[in-house]
Amino acid sequence: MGRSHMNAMILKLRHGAHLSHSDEERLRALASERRIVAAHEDIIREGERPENIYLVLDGYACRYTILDSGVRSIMAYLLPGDICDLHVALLGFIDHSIGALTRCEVAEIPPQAIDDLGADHPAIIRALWWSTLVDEAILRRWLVSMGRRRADQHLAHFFCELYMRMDSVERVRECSIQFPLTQEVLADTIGISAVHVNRVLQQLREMRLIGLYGKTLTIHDFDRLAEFAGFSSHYLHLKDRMRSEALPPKRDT
Amino acid sequence: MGRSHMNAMILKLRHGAHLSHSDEERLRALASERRIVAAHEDIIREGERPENIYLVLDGYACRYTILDSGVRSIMAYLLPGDICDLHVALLGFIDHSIGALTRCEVAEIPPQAIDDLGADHPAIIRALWWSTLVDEAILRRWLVSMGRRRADQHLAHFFCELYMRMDSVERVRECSIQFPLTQEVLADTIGISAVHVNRVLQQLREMRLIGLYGKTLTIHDFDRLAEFAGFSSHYLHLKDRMRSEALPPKRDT
DNA sequence: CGTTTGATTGACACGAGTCAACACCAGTGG
DNA sequence: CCACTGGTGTTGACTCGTGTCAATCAAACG
Repeated sequence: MGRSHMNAMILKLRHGAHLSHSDEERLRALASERRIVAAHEDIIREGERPENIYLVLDGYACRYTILDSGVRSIMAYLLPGDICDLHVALLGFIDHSIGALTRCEVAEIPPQAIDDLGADHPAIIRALWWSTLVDEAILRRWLVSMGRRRADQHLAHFFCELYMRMDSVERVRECSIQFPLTQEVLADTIGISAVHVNRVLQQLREMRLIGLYGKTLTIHDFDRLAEFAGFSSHYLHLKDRMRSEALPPKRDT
Repeated sequence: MGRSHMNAMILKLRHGAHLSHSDEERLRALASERRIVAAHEDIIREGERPENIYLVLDGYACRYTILDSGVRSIMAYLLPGDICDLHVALLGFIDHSIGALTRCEVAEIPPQAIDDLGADHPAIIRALWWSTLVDEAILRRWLVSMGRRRADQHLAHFFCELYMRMDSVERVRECSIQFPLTQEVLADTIGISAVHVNRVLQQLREMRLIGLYGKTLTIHDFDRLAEFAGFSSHYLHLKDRMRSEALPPKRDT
């Protein structure tokens, strides 16, 4: 992972605003202070007041909490290109933890560096706000899925979203994405038990809606999966339609 | 309702920043263009690109969607003092509807008026961002409740949050708030069936955790309810502890 | 190689949905 | 003034999705 990828943040923010060459240069510079976070390690812990803003360049991270009962609840995925808490400064402390689900490469950005962007790079600022709003929209969809979809549809919906988000930062190859997460992690993200995740995954595989073997998730017919899940991508506010590579192969009927 | 209340937005934003007299004057001016929305009417419909920013001054409104299956999912409550979509402009269209659950008094604010605040009233800008971040935190808590709490705890948690938010804009009187909503509305906010809402409400009443008769919700012992729900108010990022009037009467033990 | 972590399976329990009937209003109109 | 109405709240019986527990299997790893 993370070898010759283009800076994912730039790929992502292109969906939110038109970025000039100078904008992109500046973004590249922002992500210069890099660090590796081991899997299962926290990036920010609940109650802290983080000094810096974190940007995920590679790997999977998530927002989560542990309830009194001891169960974990995952509230969001941070994928390559995603930024954590652009403006925690306003709230003083953070009300949940951010942890690395896999080994992650992250960049630390001093808040001042963001403020300094304001004058010369308004497009970047707009793109950053755009991404915040999209995060909120995703949160709302998750809430809907959690409340009103059966486990199988919910999981399918999650896979659709993940696939599209990964596609938007060019992490889809041959209808597949790297997905080195355990079923227990999936359980905590869709709010069901790990055992039931297992059952539902088998069902989705049997229906040929997904392939999930080893550490790679494959979606051969995205439209069918989306249909099953009741997924519509409009809430992601992505600029382009799906990249052709991510689409199922054409049949010459 | 809505007779001699202080402008709820000002009460709310005081939690997010210190507002000068001049700031408050300016806020009062913002809410001058008022309108009544009838119960069950939409304020903004999914897919639209709203011209103005809406501010709820009185009544209950909500964000919601209708799924393909026909069920409604309520994703947020807009209480007096709450603002809808400060920055939809960035996204182009809105991916859910906003509707009045009861008769509402709303103010329409042209986006330009917000931009103009930037120069002279930085505290207002900060307070507005604060409120956006709190909205997001609330969304995350809802997600956790939806995924990991039983219906009874979930409902109790919702009541705790509602009570505190209403208290923060001085809408609590004698441990009670106005709550003229049907059990079906509750069902769509908690993500369960209306029949089950009924059963759970009876249980909560029997445990003397809440009183809900007619159109008023009473919480005599907030701490007990919070304990039952696993509620902690930190995520609301409110400035003060609960107002004394909202607390249960002191016993001289 | 044993040890460990994660995936899979089956039996059973329980929370919550569904459907249908009924009770209880607040309006409404005759 | 009363009968009708439609919306809401309440109840019971039954079904179904998911949770829980425990055993087993498979793969990863030092």
